[in-house]
Amino acid sequence: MPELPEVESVRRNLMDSVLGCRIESVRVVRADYLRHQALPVSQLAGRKLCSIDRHGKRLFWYFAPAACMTTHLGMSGRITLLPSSEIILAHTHLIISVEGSIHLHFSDPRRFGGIWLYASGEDAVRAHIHGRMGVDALNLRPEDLSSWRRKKTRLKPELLNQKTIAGLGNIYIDEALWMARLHPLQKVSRLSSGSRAELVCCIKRVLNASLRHGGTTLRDYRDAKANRGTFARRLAVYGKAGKPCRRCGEALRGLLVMQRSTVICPKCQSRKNQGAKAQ
DNA sequence: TTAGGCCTGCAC
DNA sequence: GTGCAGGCCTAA
Repeated sequence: MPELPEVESVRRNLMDSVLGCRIESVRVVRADYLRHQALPVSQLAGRKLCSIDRHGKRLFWYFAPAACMTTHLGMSGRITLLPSSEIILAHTHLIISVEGSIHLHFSDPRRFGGIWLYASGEDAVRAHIHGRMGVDALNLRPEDLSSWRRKKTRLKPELLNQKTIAGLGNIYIDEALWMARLHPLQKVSRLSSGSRAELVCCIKRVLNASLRHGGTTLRDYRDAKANRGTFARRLAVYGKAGKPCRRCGEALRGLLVMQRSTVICPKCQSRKNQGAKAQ
């Protein structure tokens, strides 16, 4: 399930491999994976890939002459660099061939992801960022959370909301909350400014640590060069209900928050502990 | 604010 | 065979 570090790892692979390349052809295998085509995807042929930006979990591919493609990997999406367009992996929906015999295979078994096409970068940003996505989690500052003083929401639902912070998902939220010793059902309004600053720090620490290890591969995730991320073995709580907390030894506990599996240390993250200084 | 739907592979 | 995993959008 690609979250910010996984999407950023893919972006870096792509920047290494295809930046500045001209698109030679586009092959659509499953048309319904193209969620929006203000510009027909076939018209990418002949354009040059100028840059790839990321905001949250979404990539923005900018072309010249002007065109913009945005991609979201959903839960099981992959972008794989392959030397051929002939070998089609299972659940491949689109193949973009670029000069130098490089072929980008977009696959996604569960099809929660998608591809969107726009005539300009401004159109893509208007459709996907303005009013829809908050600050990118790697650029988060404590002042971005100052409105929490007046909000009635709880911590984990608020962190899952991409309008608040873009890029976080179930894994890194559980990890950051554990690191900050905060309970996922804590009301956000009850956090002190010190706790908010600490949380911001923990979120960025977790994301940057994962990025250094190429992200987290639980089962599906691979980067564009088909490498697994190795951060899974460093996770403190996600998927570890019943195991001892590595900080205090207490058994980690699983709970359900907004229909999402959630793991906490009942001792470190007791709600009475709110605002306690993190490790 | 919360539940349901989308979709598939895999564990049980 | 059943149920679960989950990002994100829509609808109640």
